[in-house]
Amino acid sequence: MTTPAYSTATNRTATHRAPADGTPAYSTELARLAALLADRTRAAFCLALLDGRAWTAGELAAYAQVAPSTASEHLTRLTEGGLLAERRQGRHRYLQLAGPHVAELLESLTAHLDPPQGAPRGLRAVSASAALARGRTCYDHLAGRLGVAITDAMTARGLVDQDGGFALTDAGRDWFTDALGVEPADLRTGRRPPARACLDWTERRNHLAGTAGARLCDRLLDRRWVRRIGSGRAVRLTDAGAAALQELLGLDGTAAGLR
Amino acid sequence: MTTPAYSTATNRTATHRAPADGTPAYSTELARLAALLADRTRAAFCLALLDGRAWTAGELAAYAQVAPSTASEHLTRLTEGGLLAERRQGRHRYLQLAGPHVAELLESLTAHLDPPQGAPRGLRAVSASAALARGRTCYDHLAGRLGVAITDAMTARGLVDQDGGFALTDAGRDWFTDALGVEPADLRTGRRPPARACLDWTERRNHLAGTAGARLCDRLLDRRWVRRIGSGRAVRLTDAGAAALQELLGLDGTAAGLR
DNA sequence: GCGAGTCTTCGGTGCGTACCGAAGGGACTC
DNA sequence: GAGTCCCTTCGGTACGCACCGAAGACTCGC
Repeated sequence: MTTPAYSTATNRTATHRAPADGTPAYSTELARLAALLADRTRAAFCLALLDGRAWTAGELAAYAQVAPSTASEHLTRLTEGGLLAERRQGRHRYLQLAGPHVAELLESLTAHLDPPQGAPRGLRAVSASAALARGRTCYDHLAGRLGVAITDAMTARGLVDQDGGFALTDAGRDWFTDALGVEPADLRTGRRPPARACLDWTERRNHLAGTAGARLCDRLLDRRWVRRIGSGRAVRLTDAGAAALQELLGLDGTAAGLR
Repeated sequence: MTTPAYSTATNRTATHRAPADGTPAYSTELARLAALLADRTRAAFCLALLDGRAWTAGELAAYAQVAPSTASEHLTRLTEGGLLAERRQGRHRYLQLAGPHVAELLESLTAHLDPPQGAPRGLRAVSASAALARGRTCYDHLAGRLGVAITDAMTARGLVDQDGGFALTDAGRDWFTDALGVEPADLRTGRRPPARACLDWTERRNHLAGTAGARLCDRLLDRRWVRRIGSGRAVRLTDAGAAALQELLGLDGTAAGLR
């Protein structure tokens, strides 16, 4: 009698299905994590929240064009799944990514997607898209042509090493202190690496992420060298910022198509 | 009249649902990608294939304990989704991960999973699990205590920089040439980085991945310093390997719990 | 207080899909 | 050529879940 393993009653229960070598217990967990993102609406929420800010439930519902009740259920699921963090304030429910690790997770997933297939339609869409391609925030660091150009300039000056992997050099650490006033201790927060490569959606090249990327973005916004455009994630380089980047990194913002 | 956007006929079609700023067109793609892994059986297939070898459809079906017909459908879906590559040979269908980028994707997902909750039961399971924790392959490089110990030793000797991110140093490149006979040109293949951090499942610490990690694994297997245990992904350090690592990296295999 | 605004809970509908067995198509062996 | 093996295709079932509207809980402003 050759009863296949999958047809016996015991083997069909959840606990007995996976092989016993320990490793594959993960498959259920992996599937559960992936399932959180395996819905267009939930995926849209997460991508929207990749701008690093907190959105209300209603804003997200409108963004993804679903009923508030539907959004509410999805948001509960994402929060319980550990991807989002919520803050109840008055009658609003503010949501944001649960942390840098979630941003990294989303980045590594989106990095493996095909480039955008359908070009945006309509004037508003085109100009919004162009602004995002020029410069934007990606969770807590800079992306788009701006982010990539800064990273390239830092690499050319030996502040970032992209030859052997992706790391901030000793000179890079000094530069953060001297040029931006960021103490070395501020670059080592917990287990998050100082420098990490983040593949840019639009440029398809690496830009600087990690604590150094976050501190860089902070400082540039603080000093008004970069400003947010409206309320979105798009940013633009200011006149003062162009002059500063020219001096600190030898970066010609106009030539690099950042203005 | 305040008809909500989501209730109009046009807005419910796929093409009009996403906002028009260009970015959120990705949400559909992200959801599609995530859906490939959002099933326990498909997730188990992918995790099994993380050993880097090619499995037959039947082997995978038995591993995940589903009917061959069910496995066949899942494998077709994973292949069409770009995660797996197949090779038909005679009456067999061999499957493996479509490339290092898929291995990276799986790593970054599994890195965000909770540590294993249920300890493995039974003698066979425990010893298999212990062997995997001691040393194993992770796609094309070494993992487990062995992988982490080698990476730590390389870091202590200044061959790998984990301070500013994760990169192979100049000294590290020389070491690959002198100690292993790997030419620098062999460390730069296409767009894959020479060194990349891969978070170890069992150790929860980084080990060396990327082309350097792959070459290292190749050489150690070639020179019989490391051998596969049976047909699985577990590996063990040989006597010759322990001596070699002692000499080349000052690594005491016995003290590090590798033997 | 009362109404407006935000979010949640609940019931109900419909679609997608994971699963199996049975049957069929190639490929290998003897 | 017959039998065996591996895989695929197809039909059918059952379950999960994404979605909505309506009703309720809670906060805020007047």
